[in-house]
Amino acid sequence: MDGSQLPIARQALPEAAAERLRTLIIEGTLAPGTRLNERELSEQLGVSRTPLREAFRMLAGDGLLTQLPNRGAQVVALSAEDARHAFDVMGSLEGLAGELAATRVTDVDIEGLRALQAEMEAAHAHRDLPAYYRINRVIHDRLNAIAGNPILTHTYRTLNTRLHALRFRSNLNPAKWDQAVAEHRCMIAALAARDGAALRDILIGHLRAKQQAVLETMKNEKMPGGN
Amino acid sequence: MDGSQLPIARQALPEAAAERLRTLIIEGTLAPGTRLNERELSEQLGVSRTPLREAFRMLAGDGLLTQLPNRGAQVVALSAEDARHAFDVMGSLEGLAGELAATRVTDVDIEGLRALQAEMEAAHAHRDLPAYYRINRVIHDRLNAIAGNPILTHTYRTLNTRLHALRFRSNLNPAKWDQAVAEHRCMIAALAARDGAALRDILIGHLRAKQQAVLETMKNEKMPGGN
DNA sequence: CTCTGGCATGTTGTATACAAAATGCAAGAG
DNA sequence: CTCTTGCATTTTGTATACAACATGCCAGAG
Repeated sequence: MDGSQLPIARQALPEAAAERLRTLIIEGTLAPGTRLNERELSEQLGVSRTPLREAFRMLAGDGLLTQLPNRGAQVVALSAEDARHAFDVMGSLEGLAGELAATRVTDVDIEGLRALQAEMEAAHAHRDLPAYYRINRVIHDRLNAIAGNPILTHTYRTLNTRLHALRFRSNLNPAKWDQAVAEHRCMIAALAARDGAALRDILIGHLRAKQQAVLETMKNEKMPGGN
Repeated sequence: MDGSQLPIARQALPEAAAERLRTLIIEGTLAPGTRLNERELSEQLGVSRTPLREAFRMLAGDGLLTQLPNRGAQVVALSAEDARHAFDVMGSLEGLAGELAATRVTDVDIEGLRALQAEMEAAHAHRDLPAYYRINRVIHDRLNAIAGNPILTHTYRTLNTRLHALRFRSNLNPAKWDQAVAEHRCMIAALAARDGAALRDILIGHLRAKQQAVLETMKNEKMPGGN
């Protein structure tokens, strides 16, 4: 008897609500700074206030909401400073993931990553940004999986979700894009050579580049007079 | 008019309950694996189930509880594997803290750390383990503060709390203790020299030593027949 | 005209009642 | 004797009612 996969996917309401809200926040439907009215939201989501409040607590723990006593929940508005800090931590975590992965990676893993790299290069060649981001995410998740440290993965994921709320996608200048793809090639080479230190440095540099790109985008979004 | 410091310290019930539970878990009053009965606990804490459940969600987010649908909350029991993983991540984070701190530290900061180091050496000389741990914690917190990255500090604190639930204190063999104190001396030297890379390496080594000590302790706690 | 004080309204915080699910036990069939 | 199946009890999940607090408006005094 192997029913291991099906607890019938039953998901508690608070978790379902949290997931839905997470999506709304990341996609920007709920803009940063928005104050969340419990009664209103609970009606929209079709749940009562009790599970919704539990969802708030979860999202607050993830850093997506802030809760002020007697004044409810509010979608966080990450400042450029916050983004800078988050990227610094992300870099450190990815660096560790790389080091660990280099000690555990199998030839099969590397084959899989090479295939993904090829997909990424194709997306790059076609200037298909959404596909690029999607594959990029898969590769980094894969790296984390190879590292085999669940706590690292969880910490990484949480921070990554927070950064996604910045919605910095859809802005990436060609030079940086080329550079990023090249870095990915180096990553896989370092991994194939089981050179953890090199991989670590590449990943930290990779994150630092992303950080700079995002910070520039954020600066540009604040400055211009347009709408 | 400067009332900036006093919102009269009003703390919501869920937060108060979470803090209390956190303490109970870290101190071991609520042992790992314990299942938490909502009704019972709510009576003991003098709050109703609603804020208690919100507290559960917060602690679950911190990784101190696990929540199973329709089966309530349970104090997490960290395995040796989990502890190893957590220490790996902690090391990476402390390393980053060191690197950042080296670029921002002031002479005044260093003076303060030297004073703490003196206190630590005194505690070490008197074989005062509780004092040693207390000062140790202050020093590491101070380092994080100097690093000036709130996200890093928050991530670090959360992980640290989780590890504290292991209650590995009160076990530390003399040789490792001597070594740890010596490493602290090196830390401050590297910081004074603004040598971020060196400080990083020292901190990662420092954490790795702690990791090994804890893993040994955990192994010994499982093996012996005593009790 | 401006500022202060009080009130009305709306929103969050908490408790409790009710519904649904899980657990343990016991009785009966094999 | 063992295993299954149904029921009673316990526990969690959700909704809702009530209380406490915050916010905005209006009136009246200065």
